[in-house]
Amino acid sequence: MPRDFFCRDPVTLAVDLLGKLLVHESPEGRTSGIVVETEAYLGREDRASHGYGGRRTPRMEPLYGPCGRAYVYVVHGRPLLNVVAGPPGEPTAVLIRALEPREGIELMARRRGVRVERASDLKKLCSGPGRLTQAMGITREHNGVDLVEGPLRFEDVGYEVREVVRRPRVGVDYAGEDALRPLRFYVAGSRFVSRR
DNA sequence: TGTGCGATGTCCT
DNA sequence: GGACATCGCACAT
Repeated sequence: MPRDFFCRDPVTLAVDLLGKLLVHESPEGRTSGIVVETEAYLGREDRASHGYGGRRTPRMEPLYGPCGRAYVYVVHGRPLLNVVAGPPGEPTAVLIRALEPREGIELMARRRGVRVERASDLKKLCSGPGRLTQAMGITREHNGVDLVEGPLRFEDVGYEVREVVRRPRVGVDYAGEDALRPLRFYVAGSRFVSRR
């Protein structure tokens, strides 16, 4: 996707990322999946956002950088993939929470350490923000990489999203009122959405 | 140099 | 539905 696609407010971007194909061409092989669940983080005004109140640390630099780059940070020992949104310079981002696996199922299963023997096992691969990074081979080394061009990128493959569901975000209870805001988005009816 | 804590996942009941 | 493993940060000493 072109730079302009990412340089929009995080809510719009979170919705429009649904249905796009996330591709990673790594030395181990190619993996990809359709984005089916996202969350918007609104930056300075959003208590759940790392950028709340303009907070800024060396690790967070990509969050303040150009839109369309990755902001990867580790929580509970697992890397999470965020896409830096607009407007440029604001610490806004979209968290990728779940994918519908498409290419490289075997490689994903190997990275995840699970066996895929029936269709229902596919949910174990990318249904969760920490799961999908592991399956796709995304590590904290990807913090700051450009997603417009390069081995890790989003592509429009014509996937039609019929209906989008809005819900409060997951795991941000500490954020008070902001925890109640419906900033989690997922494809209605997708069985690859993370539970909870 | 030390300490606390998650934008989680998994296993167990 | 609940316990806990986990580990890199951020911030306090």
